[in-house]
Amino acid sequence: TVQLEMKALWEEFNQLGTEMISWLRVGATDEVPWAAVRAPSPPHSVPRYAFHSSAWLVAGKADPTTPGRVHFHPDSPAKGAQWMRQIVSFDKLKLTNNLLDDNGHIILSSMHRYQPRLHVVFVDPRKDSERYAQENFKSFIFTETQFTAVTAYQNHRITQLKIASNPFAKGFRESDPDSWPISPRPLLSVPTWSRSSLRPCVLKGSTE
Amino acid sequence: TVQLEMKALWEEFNQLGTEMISWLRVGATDEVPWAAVRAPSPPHSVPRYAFHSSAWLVAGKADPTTPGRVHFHPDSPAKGAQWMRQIVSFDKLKLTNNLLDDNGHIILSSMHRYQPRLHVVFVDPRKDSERYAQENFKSFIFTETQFTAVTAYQNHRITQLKIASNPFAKGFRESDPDSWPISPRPLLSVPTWSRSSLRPCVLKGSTE
DNA sequence: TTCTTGTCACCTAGGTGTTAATAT
DNA sequence: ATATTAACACCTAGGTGACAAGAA
Repeated sequence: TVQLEMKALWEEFNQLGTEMISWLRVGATDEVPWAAVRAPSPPHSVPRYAFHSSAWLVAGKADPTTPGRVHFHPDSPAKGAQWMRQIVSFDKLKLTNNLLDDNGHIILSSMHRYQPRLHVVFVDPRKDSERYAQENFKSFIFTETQFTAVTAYQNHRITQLKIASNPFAKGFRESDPDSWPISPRPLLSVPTWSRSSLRPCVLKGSTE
Repeated sequence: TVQLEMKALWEEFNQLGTEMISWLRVGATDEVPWAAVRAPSPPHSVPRYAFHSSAWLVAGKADPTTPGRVHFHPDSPAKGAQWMRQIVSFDKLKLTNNLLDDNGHIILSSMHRYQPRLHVVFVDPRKDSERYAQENFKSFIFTETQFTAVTAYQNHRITQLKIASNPFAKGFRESDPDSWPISPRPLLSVPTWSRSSLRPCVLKGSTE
């Protein structure tokens, strides 16, 4: 079945002799084939870090870890051809340091170091799929994506690189609008962080 | 396989001791199950309209029609459960009166009347699926969504209703910001046109 | 002292009708 | 005359770091 959203407003326009495009809720049932998931580091205990004299050092050990949440890409489940059609952006993934977070954000501890991981999971149609759970996914790790979670930048050079490379921080650039101090120009002609809701090194608390 | 987007920038950040979230292109192959499609009126010849003394009248007949394009919802193909998860918005659908349009927009003729149609198409896995093409879709029509394509509003009351009901036109409202002249308040607490790229009665030419 | 939170001005990105200029 | 285009101010929506105030 299909329902028309904002039916009353549609009719109000229609009475005057016009119209536009609608929101619909369409229905059917079926199985799921593929899912893309992104997770933070495994829920092991991890050391605490501190920034001193321009360097990050281990400042403690084995702090209790935060809840091990994962982020499901909003397009999942979808089949392989769908994922291939365009770049898969995780710009809806958000971080928080609020242990009681209620928005499904990934919970991290400030001043701790993390390694993002990507899992591509095969949604097994078999009834006893749990038995094969070990072979039904493939993981990817890019070590250059490691990061330390903070509530405010510790390293001023990170701040400067962020300002230089993120279009949303253009208001803090000092030089000519057509030249950047650090990153070469071509990097910014591609959408970089413009679609990211994350502040790379900065945790945001819940708004509640 | 998986590739990391913006690898150079990642490494530049990483050298300073930090990181963030990435864009990825993930690969796999599979079949397609369901698709949602939206189309304008059928490519028959249609009459021309004119607005005179507050009414639309037929002002000609059987103009040659425009190319009969259809708009595939960007989430398609997807299975039923996926479509059910949230309202299916066609806010990426755009109209144009440019017969040479190269952006895949729906081509319409100004001063002509149209009936939007929604088709839910079953992607048949059988090899001889063309034989069953007649039974592999279901169409939906909401007559209250009919509209006349124009390049500028003809009916001033349409303009006023648009201003009153579309949050993006809030700058043209005259009364208190907390009261609207025509539509009752509750209508606007829901996202209405805020996600639509269409000017309900106005065609946009290509930017080329 | 060190870390965290909330507010702010400044951006990107793009959806509105208005208006003046142009085309038909 | 009428229809179309392009530039504009004004919005929504939300991603930035700066900064001041607060918390641990």
